Amino acid sequence: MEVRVRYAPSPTGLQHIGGVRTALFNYFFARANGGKFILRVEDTDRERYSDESLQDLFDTLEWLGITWDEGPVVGGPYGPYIQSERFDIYKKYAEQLVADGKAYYCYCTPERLEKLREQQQASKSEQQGYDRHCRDLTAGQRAELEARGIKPVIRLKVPMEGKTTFHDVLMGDISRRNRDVSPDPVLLKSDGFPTYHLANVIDDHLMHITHIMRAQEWIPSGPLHVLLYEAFGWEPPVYCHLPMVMGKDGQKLSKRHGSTSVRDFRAKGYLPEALMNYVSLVGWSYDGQTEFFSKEELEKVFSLEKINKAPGVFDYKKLDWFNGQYIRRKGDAELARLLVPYLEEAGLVQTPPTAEQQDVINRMVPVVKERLKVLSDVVDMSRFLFEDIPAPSVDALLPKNQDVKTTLQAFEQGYEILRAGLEAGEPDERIERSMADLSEKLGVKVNGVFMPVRVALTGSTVSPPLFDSIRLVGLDKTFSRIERAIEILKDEVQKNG
RNA sequence: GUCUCCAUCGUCUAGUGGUUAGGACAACGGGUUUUCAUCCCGUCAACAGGGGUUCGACUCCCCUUGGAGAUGCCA
Repeated sequence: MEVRVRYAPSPTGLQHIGGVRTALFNYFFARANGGKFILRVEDTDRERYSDESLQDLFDTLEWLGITWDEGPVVGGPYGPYIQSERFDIYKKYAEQLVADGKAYYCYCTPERLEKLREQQQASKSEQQGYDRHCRDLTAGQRAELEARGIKPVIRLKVPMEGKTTFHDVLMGDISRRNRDVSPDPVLLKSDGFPTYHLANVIDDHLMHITHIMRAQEWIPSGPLHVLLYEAFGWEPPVYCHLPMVMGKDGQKLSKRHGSTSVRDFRAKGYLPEALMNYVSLVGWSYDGQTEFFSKEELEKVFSLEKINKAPGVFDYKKLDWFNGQYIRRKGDAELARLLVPYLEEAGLVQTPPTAEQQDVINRMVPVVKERLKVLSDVVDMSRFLFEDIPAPSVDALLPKNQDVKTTLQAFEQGYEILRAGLEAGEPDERIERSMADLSEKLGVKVNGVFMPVRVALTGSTVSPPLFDSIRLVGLDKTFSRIERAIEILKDEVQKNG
């Protein structure tokens, strides 16, 4: 039998790490088994729905390079794949359940339910949830409530006795006494919209889904869904509940842990291949040894057996490491292309860059490449190449444990050597060597000569290699920045006699 | 409260009765380097606790503890 799996997000927010991990696992499983990957939009919550979320779903999957065999846009034999376009189907099936005596109309108001919930929570009674108030209404009672214009919901008649068991590929058999299953959950809301449980079960059946891979937070709903399949007389699919993705504190990953939406990661300059690689490794492993997987490899190698049962903490640091690794594997030309938007957005270059700016970008790529964790790091790293830097302070120019006078002396003499060397076109190593010799002669650390130059040129003690930076900035600007800094030190010396 | 699930270094994990419990990230130390980073080398670091089963348990069973999730006319 052909494997058919689906990712069924609800467009009520930006796609986040947990959701994408579920999408990825489904997608890889389908590909690894020569099956179909289906995308279904579960937009049954009118309150929280947003167009932006739907667009974000498409953008995210496209960015990751995840394509679907059936679903919105591409269509397929069991469409439509957007639940809001299938409402008549859910209504029909829900009413059929009522006709079969498997479900019933409930006229309880939200206010009553609210009060009920409060009471139960306050009293900490064992039975939480709906009290099945309308389960056995007589025809007469129903007619009266109907006459009052109350729009009913349809609730499932969950058996009071017995237990329901379902099999999970990872977890094994999971069973629950029926009296512990959510008491008579709503299937069809009073506005005629289906709830998740109803729409999900009906669509999975109608779309011939063979395996349900979803997060473990759905385990408690498992028996309920099986009960629904039974009520319809359908065969449930194979279940595989994926371990959840947690934050550092062990709670479900959420915004307070940091970025969670793929859009955020993308904006900061994480590469899709890095994010995909890392995310695939939380809750799944290949051999505990191999860590780098391309999308194509994952499509071949992914298997259910290697999925972990325990929840996993999302490690931002390891993601950073992966991203750095992938950045370093990029060709210079491609990396340059990826970096440009960040420079444009920061206003360091024009949009698009001028020929001159593009030339600087191309030449700086090899230099910044091994220093980037995320693409947006390039902005602060290369600012001094595109903008004039503020005049450095005296303190900034002083190397550690080196006074102003000594520094000025080293700086001036170092500059002379540097300038002469550069203008004569001497190789960098030779100039470097001469400056190092100077430090020895003056009895200061090598740093004592180089650091003032670096700070004068880049405005920071941390920068790309000095000579690369000089070439990138250009000799004229380099000299004027250094001379300005020398003046600052001179003034300081004069002030203090 | 009730129900369900889970449990190997700080983190992600390998391990399916006999291993010096392996790898990666992080941390720390060292080397390369004029800074930072990269790269290389090394160090620290785990089977939650208690009972069984067994010649032998990280591996199987039970209990405890801890954690998580669910308990909605949200998904």
